[in-house]
Amino acid sequence: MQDTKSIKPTESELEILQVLWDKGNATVREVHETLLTVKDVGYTTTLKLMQIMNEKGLVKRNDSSRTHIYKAAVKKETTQQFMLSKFISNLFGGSPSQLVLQALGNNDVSREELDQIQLMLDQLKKKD
Amino acid sequence: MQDTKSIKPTESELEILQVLWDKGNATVREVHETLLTVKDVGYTTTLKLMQIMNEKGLVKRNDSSRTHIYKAAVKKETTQQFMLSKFISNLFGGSPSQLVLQALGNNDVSREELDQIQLMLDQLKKKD
DNA sequence: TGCAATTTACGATTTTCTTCGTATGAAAAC
DNA sequence: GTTTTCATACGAAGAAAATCGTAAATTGCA
Repeated sequence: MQDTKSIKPTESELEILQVLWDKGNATVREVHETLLTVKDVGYTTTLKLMQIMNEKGLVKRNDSSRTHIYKAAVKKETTQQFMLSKFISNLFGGSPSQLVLQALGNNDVSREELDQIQLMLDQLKKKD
Repeated sequence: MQDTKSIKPTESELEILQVLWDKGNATVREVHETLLTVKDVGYTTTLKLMQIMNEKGLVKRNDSSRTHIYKAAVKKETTQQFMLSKFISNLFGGSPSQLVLQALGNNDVSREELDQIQLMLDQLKKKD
């Protein structure tokens, strides 16, 4: 599970990665069934995408049996971080705090989550 | 400046919107000069993009004089929010707090910014 | 055995995004 | 007045992403 050069996954690829991160291992069929609950797409489309992702190195597959078993080849946290910094520079002029303020201000965050964020904040303040 | 259906701007369109949000009004030439400081692109490419954005309703233009004057037709905050929720569901399984934790944990945030976030956090806790 | 279902491979099409060349006309410079 | 510069319009090519149809192979079962 090493990221070589951090390839930017497309949106469709991200949907597939989400499933794989969640399930660990999965067949094309499984991934496809999961996607169907969210969007309308043909089986071979999912298959093709996963084949391309394999070529790109976004996923790995075990093809020892007829039905291939796929798993993510990039770490969730690494990918999130990678995409996050792109997003911050694309939309928030490179300011992570601006993004945080927006995210907190306009989304539902539970009490538990607020506390969790508070913990993180306390830690950061100490280090300062 | 009303968002009708919130069209998702592409990355290139976002770059142009950034300039327009910053400048308020600008000609194609001005936008293009600004983009040149960041990327290498032809003048007519910028022009074409801005024309397309005009058709899409992302920008408005005043074409009463020969040199058209453009301005953003979508609000910065609205667009940020719109894109942010897409991003959160694409990469953080719909959990804004997960995104916040990642953003705080892996980016440089100054003391002042931390304080600002603390303020926001206090407000949210009160409301709870 | 033989048929139906399942799976992969692969090519082709479609769509979207990006880029740029060229034409045309207006304004400015000479 | 002619030339040069600068602006828009427009079409089209190129690249990237997404979609799907069909063929071929394998498996499982009637």
